[in-house]
Amino acid sequence: MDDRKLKILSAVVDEYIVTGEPVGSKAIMEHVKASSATIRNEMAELEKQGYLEQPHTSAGRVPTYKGYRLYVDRLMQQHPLSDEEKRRLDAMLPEDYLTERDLVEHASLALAELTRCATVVANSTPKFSLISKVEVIPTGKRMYVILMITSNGEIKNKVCRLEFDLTHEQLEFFDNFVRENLNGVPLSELSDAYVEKLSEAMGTYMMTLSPLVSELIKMSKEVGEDIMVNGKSNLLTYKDFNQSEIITFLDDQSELKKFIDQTFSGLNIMFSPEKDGFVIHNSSIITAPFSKDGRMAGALGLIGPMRIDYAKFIPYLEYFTQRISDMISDGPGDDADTKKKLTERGE
Amino acid sequence: MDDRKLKILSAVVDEYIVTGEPVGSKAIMEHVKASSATIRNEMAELEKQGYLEQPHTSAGRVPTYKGYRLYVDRLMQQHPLSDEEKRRLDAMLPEDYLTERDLVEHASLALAELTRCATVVANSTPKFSLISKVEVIPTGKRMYVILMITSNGEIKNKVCRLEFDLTHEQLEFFDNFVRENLNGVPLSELSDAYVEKLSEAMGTYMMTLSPLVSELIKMSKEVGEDIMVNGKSNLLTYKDFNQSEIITFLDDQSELKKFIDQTFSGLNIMFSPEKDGFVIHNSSIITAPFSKDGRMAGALGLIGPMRIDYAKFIPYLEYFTQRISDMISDGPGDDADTKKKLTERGE
DNA sequence: CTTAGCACTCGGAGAGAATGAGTGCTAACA
DNA sequence: TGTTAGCACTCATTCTCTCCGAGTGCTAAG
Repeated sequence: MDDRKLKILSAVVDEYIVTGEPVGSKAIMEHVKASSATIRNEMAELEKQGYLEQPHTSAGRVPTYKGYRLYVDRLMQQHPLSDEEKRRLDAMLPEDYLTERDLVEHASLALAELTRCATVVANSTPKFSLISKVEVIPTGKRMYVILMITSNGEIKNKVCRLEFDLTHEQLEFFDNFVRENLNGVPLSELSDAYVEKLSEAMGTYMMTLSPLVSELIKMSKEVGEDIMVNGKSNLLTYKDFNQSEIITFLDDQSELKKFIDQTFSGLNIMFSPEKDGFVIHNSSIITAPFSKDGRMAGALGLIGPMRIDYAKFIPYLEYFTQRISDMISDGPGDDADTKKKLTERGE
Repeated sequence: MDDRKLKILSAVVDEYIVTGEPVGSKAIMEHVKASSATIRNEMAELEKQGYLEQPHTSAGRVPTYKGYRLYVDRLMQQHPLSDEEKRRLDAMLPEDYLTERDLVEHASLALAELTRCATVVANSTPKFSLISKVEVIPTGKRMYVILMITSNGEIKNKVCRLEFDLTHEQLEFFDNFVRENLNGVPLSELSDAYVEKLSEAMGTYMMTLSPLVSELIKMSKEVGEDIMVNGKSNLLTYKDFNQSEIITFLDDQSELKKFIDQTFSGLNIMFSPEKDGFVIHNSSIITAPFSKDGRMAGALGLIGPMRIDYAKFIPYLEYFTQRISDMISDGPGDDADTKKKLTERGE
């Protein structure tokens, strides 16, 4: 592939991102030193190769999916953030935060604000944290609340109804049981085998208390699974794609999850048709992971029209994930606590 | 106001609701026994009186806000639900539910599904319930989770950071303090005066523990304040109004709250321009209250284009609020518990 | 290989003209 | 006096036609 051809493709994408109109050969002349005729020839070839397409004969060219792919993978020039820009972005994140959930939500909101797109953020940190407290609290006739707090401050509760009321003794047993067998255990360790062991340890109480345990297991699986979506209304102004299609997509947690899961290896840019099931034409989704103490902890993502300012927005996205990683790693807050718990557990 | 004139107005609204097009005199002939000329004369008068308007000279008539108002207040014939319809609606509600929150959310979802509109639901029951448990749980360096459970099973938690770490003794004092002074107290009773009294009772612990108390008060004020919105995406298919305007409105809890608050006297139908601040043209919001044991407990609402099938949807809405009232009142679950707490408190 | 030149294509904007739904008004009728 | 048939009029919508120009592909010369 010719160097000039690449330059032309790049110029077409850049121009199209700005104007949203098919790009003609004359417009390219400003970017590439060649006559319009030469450019036309090159463009014709790019079209033959599948990087560009014409909406109709007498129109300019528009990048295809393949064109965008090449652009984002090899051509795009991300301009590194200036110090001022970094300061501006920093100012959009909270200096101080109570929970990681707050922090990532703020970042997601800030990114949505900056890009006028929708953003998603998944924080799976709680999954890797420890159970720091489990409590069962009776709230009514056979009604109980199970409360679970993890070492990083995530709190989850679930209401459940049992077949029988629990006696004071049973509750007390469960309390002790939890303290001895679950406190300090990483959520990720709650495998089926582990649960099996737990059941045995419960002895005669198993019959009555196992519903509680199974609810607890369910909860531990749900922790850190939810994905927050922000800035959905930003998408309503774009005409590039079917709005109700994309809003429906963003409302579907499970569908979102599939996409977020794919990003866990680094920056990921996906275009609508590249993956079956994701049928939102002319839209793209960009995700970047963040980590906690070197371990993958979640991902922040950006969803908008395919004609999006990649060169500008990707640095934003990456800067935010970078900052999140810095802030949640090795910080003074939760983390010290986590370490404490870890040593405590090494009995 | 002539009887025939009312019939004509009614027919115009009915027809417009179905077609969405300006209604002409011929179309009305099918509903009212009179010639098109007579109807035209009447319509001209209705227009003069402000009940109808013409988009342009040679078009039919469209109801004005005033016209809709008269229609919903006096003309509309709500067809009472048949037994089958009732069964169908019942099937959309859960037979059994764990929390009131679940129940009302289900109702809201069902209504959104039925009407293809957005729905809102506010459940203020927790406000009138009792504090059944408050707990402070340390989760990290100076980090604490305050947990509050109310007698009807609502759970709320808040993370907060204090200036100092609390000693074991301080925590224990707070625990006892809460058990003695707050358990069993109705949330609504947490007035400023009551808080004053509490502060005094804390004696020397006041300095260190008052941040916890003030957080607790804040939480108690927030309980039952949030409004759930469902079916937003249903609104995307309507062209009658500015979509991003309405979505933005629905995203604004405080704005919503203002509207819900107005409904607390019975069925309420509002059209966009009747209230300043609510600037979504061509939309209407219908709300109906539900109650628990005879006391106002919340409201369910429907938001859609002004051209909405009132005669059909209002019975749905009212049936749901009726059912909710029945289900949450005097039920076997939480309520027995509430009563128990009430007697317990009568020390 | 590059470029200037030219004929060609085709979507979009704009101007009438035709259509037809619906009106207001008038005059006749019950 | 209220109702109705009839008719001229209005005006948004739809279509057809033309024109415009941005942009192309091709060709021939540099």
